[in-house]
Amino acid sequence: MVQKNITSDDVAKLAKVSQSAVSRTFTPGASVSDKTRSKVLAAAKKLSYRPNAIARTLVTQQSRVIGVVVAHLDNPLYLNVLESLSKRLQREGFHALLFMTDAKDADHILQEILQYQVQGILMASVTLSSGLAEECADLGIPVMLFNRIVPGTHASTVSSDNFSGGQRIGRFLVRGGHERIAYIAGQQESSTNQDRERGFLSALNEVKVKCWQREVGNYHFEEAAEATRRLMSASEKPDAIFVASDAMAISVIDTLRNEHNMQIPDDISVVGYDNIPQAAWAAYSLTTMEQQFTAMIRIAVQTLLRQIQADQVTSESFVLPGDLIVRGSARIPPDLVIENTHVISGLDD
Amino acid sequence: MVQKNITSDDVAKLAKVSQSAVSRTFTPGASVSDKTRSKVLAAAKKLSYRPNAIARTLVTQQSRVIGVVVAHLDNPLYLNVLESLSKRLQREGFHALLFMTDAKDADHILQEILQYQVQGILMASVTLSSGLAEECADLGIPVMLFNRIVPGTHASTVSSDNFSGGQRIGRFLVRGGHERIAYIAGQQESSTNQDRERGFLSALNEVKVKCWQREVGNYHFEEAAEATRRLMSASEKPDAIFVASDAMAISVIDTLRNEHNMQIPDDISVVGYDNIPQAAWAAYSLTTMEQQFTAMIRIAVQTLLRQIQADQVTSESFVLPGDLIVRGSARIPPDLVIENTHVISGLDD
DNA sequence: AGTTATTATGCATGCGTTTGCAAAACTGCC
DNA sequence: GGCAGTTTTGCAAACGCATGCATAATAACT
Repeated sequence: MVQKNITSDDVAKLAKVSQSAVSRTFTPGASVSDKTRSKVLAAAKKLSYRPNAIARTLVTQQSRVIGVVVAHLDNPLYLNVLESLSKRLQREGFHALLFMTDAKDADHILQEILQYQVQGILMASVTLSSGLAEECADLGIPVMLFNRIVPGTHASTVSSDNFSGGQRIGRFLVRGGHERIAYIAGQQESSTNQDRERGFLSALNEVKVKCWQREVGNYHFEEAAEATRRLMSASEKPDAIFVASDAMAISVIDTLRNEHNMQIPDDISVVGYDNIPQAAWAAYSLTTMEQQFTAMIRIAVQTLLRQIQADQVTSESFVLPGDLIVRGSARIPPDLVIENTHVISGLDD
Repeated sequence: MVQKNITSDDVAKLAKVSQSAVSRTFTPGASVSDKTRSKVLAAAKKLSYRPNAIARTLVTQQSRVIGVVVAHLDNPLYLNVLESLSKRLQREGFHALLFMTDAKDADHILQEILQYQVQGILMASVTLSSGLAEECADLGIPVMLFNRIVPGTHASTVSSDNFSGGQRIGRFLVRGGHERIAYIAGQQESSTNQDRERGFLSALNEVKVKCWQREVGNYHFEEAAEATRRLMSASEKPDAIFVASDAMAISVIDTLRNEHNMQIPDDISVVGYDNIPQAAWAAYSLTTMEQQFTAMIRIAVQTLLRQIQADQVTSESFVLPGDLIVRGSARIPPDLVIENTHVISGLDD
């Protein structure tokens, strides 16, 4: 019933050439005459032969596979990240072996990945132990951390400038004349949250303002709603909320409107982070900090492939700026336009 | 600089046993004495040895890899699909090799996939030529089409009951007392759109009503907004719109509110399809048909693995019903509660 | 035609495993 | 201690391909 795998030997036999000739026809840049090449191609077509990438990997030591580890708690944009990543890799003849995880047990998963002889690893919103990072480096396998910064690791990183982002949002709210600015945090341990928060607080500190209140939403829709309720149960309510992600910010807006009957931005300003597509939806019109995910992916892939090509892994770090996207969910400072700020901007590809 | 790959031979030498002994230690169910096993494990640990899955695949002919092809035009839920898929596969010791594509050139991509000796293929929102489907069947590689139905193919399929879904929405709108019901289509060629539309029209036909107007949005946010504008430029405007996906429906609602100053559902009802998380957001509160994606993934994975295990590929088809999720974006018929309908329901995992 | 330079071909080895087979090492029992 | 039965072990042959090396075929020039 199931046909035997057809190998280069079968093709060779049919084309009346050696197995090496078949191999060479399918190896770009190898030395084959046009005559034998066409004989081989004809035979291959007749048998619908496909080179076995596994066997090839075994001898060339080049799997052309990149291990990708994603922790989905974070961000709907990761579908775009995966898409962009996968397409870029394909364009260069590489492929993505996908692993999803939620916990920080990335180390365990990495063991599995390494068995597949991947030539590089990209981890999105996941951290790995420095021990394993070092081991990968020893194996000559470059590791790229996407959107996470781990100090003192052997791995490379690419991330947004979350500190500046938080800072700009802080200044934006201060200039907007807000006096009681609250913060709803994402995952506390994540470097993204920590950097955004530090930047935000530093901006408030510039004018000697303290953060009015602080709650934690863990980058989670429902927890953000609860955090909002806690904020609004105080006797004196905030007049602005900086929310560490757009997804949470939308939940915050819903809660403010429906449970506390607030007008946005008249009664209270809300600012998010990420610039997910939904932030542009008219019902929310969310002011937010953009993250240049497509650029980040481009850099991540380029860096990985360059290190693979050069056969030497080094630790490189990239921090990309983003634009402040000013929409309607927060009061706009009268003196805007000073910074290079995009007012209403779409997503590029 | 870069250390040589350590092989089972290295471990064998260090443990003073044969290479086969090492192999057997890492092969569950093989015959090894406790004594040698522990010697091997100790040596393996010291060298931080990891079996080479590529070499293993070559001899066992079991890559434990599933090729996954996704066309992202469709649906933000696909991140959940990927997550659920990847986790389920991991649980069974399989892994996903990911390919993203937008066009219908899936055939080309499949050629690449097949080179990697995948043991199964899952295609989401992508169709493949029946020729290739047959070839895969000949190779003993089961193919699962997710959310696409292709008549007369060798592949298996799992999809929502899009016909019934469209039908129920049609009936819901009719009973709601609407008289001018319009339709905004998704991708015209996709089976999902065709089935939903057929079901919808059949429901209208039950009461001898014709579809008031029809536009095409191609499952695309911006195109849906334009389709809405065209609908609203008519002299007599619809009093209800069935939109073939939630993402489009949200765009429709935005456009109706902001550009045509309409109240929803007082002036016009809007119904979507999919039940994406955003449909529950209070600003939209979208009435929609749920798709049981997690159940669909469960079935898809089970079916693939079962066929792989049994080493025989057959064509199986699954059609899953969904619930009508009644929220606030459409007028609710007075005589509801008759069908087994969930009023406001969350997403399960 | 003869000689050299170039290109094409085939042979044979190795990549790191698994696994059938036969020999070796144990085990239990008289 | 000897013998049959069982378990463990090592040997060696695949798996399907790439590739260095030696040889054969062709091309380029006298």
